[in-house]
Amino acid sequence: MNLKQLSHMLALSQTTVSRALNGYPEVNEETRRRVVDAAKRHGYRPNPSARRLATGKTGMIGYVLPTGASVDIDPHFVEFLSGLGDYARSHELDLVLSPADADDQETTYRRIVANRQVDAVYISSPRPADRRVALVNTLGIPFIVHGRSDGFDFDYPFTDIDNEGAFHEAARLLVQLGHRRLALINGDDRETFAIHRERGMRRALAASGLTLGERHVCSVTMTEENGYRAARRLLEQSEPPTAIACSSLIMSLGVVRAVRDLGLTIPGDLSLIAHDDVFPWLKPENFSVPLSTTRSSIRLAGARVAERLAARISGLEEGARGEVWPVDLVVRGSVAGAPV
Amino acid sequence: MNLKQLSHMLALSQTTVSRALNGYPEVNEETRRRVVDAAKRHGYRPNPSARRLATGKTGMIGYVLPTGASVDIDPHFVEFLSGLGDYARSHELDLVLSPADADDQETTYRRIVANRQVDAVYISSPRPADRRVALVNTLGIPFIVHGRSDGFDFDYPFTDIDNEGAFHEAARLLVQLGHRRLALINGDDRETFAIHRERGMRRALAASGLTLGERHVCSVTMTEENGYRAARRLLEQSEPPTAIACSSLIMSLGVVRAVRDLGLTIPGDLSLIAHDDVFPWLKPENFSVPLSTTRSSIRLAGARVAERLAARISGLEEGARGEVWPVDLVVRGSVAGAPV
DNA sequence: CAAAAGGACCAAAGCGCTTTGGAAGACTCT
DNA sequence: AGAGTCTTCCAAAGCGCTTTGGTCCTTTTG
Repeated sequence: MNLKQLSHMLALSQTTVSRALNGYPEVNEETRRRVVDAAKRHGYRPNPSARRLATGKTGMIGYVLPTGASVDIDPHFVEFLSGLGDYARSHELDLVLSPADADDQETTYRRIVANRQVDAVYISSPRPADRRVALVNTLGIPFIVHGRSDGFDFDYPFTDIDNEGAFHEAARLLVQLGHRRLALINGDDRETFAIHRERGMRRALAASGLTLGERHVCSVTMTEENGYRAARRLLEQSEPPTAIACSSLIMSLGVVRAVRDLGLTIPGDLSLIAHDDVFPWLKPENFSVPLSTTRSSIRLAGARVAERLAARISGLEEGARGEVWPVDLVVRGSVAGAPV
Repeated sequence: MNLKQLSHMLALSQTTVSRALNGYPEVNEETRRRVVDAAKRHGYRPNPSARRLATGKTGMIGYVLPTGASVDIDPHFVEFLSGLGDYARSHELDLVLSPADADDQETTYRRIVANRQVDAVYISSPRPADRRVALVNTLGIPFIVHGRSDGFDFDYPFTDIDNEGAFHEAARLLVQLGHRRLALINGDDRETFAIHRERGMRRALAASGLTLGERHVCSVTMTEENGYRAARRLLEQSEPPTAIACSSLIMSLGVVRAVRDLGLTIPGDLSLIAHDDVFPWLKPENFSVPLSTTRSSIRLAGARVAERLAARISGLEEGARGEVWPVDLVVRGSVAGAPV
């Protein structure tokens, strides 16, 4: 059942039927009713390929997926996707993942824009002055950045959490509890979120005249193993930290293991706070010692990004507004006063 | 730069240019060279929307993504996606995720097929007599099932691992080590993989005249917390198991925690074997007691599924061949002889 | 009451490709 | 030399929609 057939059986032109269905004003309300009714009854759905050729609209949002044998997709991605998908579903949007060589994503961005394959894209895990952001900005396709990319001379729309504030608060609490030697096990410090977290922590320490020594900062990809290694490195120093802030729940699994291996205890010897993106399959309250966290649901962020993308596609949202969500600091058993 | 312009500047018809580019035989090799050359020089890329309207081919593979507030996407998904994406990239295929109400995926499948939105689809986490498999089979779109769906009177193409064999071997080893009370912490037993694993284990036990008591089987969604709960339930029984097979690394985190909470040790009091889908961010060899596993890279499976989908799209693969991959049994410190 | 304005509809021209059904010329064969 | 056969190319017809630029008729306005 296509437009031609439908209009034929209604004894109307394709023009009128098309307009009736798409809500144009120049069609009699009575006629529109007839058309809409008939369309529903016969299960008519406009062919997206045809519509897309005619209008350029695809009803899809895009994401360039870095791939490669040595490239690992962050497990946070599924949670983000859950939120994004949940919203997208309610708006009949599909998501197209365009795999790209991790070292040459530009080609892929250019392709999907030139080919009009999607109506909008989002960018995740941005770095300062991220080239992807600059690129999509000049290419002129609607986009939202999940996270932030500092250091541009233009504004762009983003949705981010207050990473700096979160780690500022976490560090402030630890200092108030008497800790003087804090350490940070961070994610890849080429990414903005990691930079912001470190900055927040330093700011809190500075406020009390403390500093974050170079030997007290680690920057690694967020695996359990790296958490373990980082923790061992930190704790086996001559002046080990008495408190650690950690950028991910997965890494903190490794931290806990290291602490145990060294015969230390949490929170007796070490206080620990980690950032929690809220996974359904790993919860900080279920750690052997319930883990204190800075918490922000990445799933909600996914839904929000989808919502904003949809709004930008339909022209409801414009401009370069960035939004920063606050982060909860949830205190559980893994923090205590500094050991004497 | 579109076909019209290109053919104009070559003083050829659109027909000839199109055919030259698409490798049709009825064009002079010299002419083809000229055309291909000019196309490359001017960066001509056929408009996919137009091509798609004309041919029905989309260059995309589809996946219906179950979503909803209470639906969690399995973290295995990213790893599968890594493999799929890596292969898809090399063949210029994109992946479109169509979010669907988890309770009504049929509508979405029908839509993407009716609209010709993708050239092929894959199905994951199938259950016995899975309706999705029956549906796509009748809809006639090329597909591959990742996993298996038993109980149909027709054949279909799938790529699966030997779950039954894996857990058979694992249980057999445990029995040989003297264990007599084994337990299984399984995934959702409505899914085929879980059924196969249980079957494998039962078969191994039966071979030695043993059985898997009802109180020694758990079937839960694979979270750390559920692993913990299941383990506690098992180990606090009057006749606790001396060995546990566990369907996921994430659950086994919970098992290890439970064992510790109960003051028991691995492998002294309990031997543990888990299935490992090979995550980059959580490795069995790094468990406090290195974990024995049945191992199969889900990333490789993703790549294989993509490869087969591509082959089916291009007509290179036909028929309903199912393939079953063997699973490695990797023995590490978490297994030992049964306690006396 | 003629002229202007508005309402409701339509024919046809895109969108940019692929594919059908020739056609023209060169070659082979009897 | 005329009939067939390749080879190589082309004009034009789709694919199924949206949108432009009318037309025709009814209503309002000066």
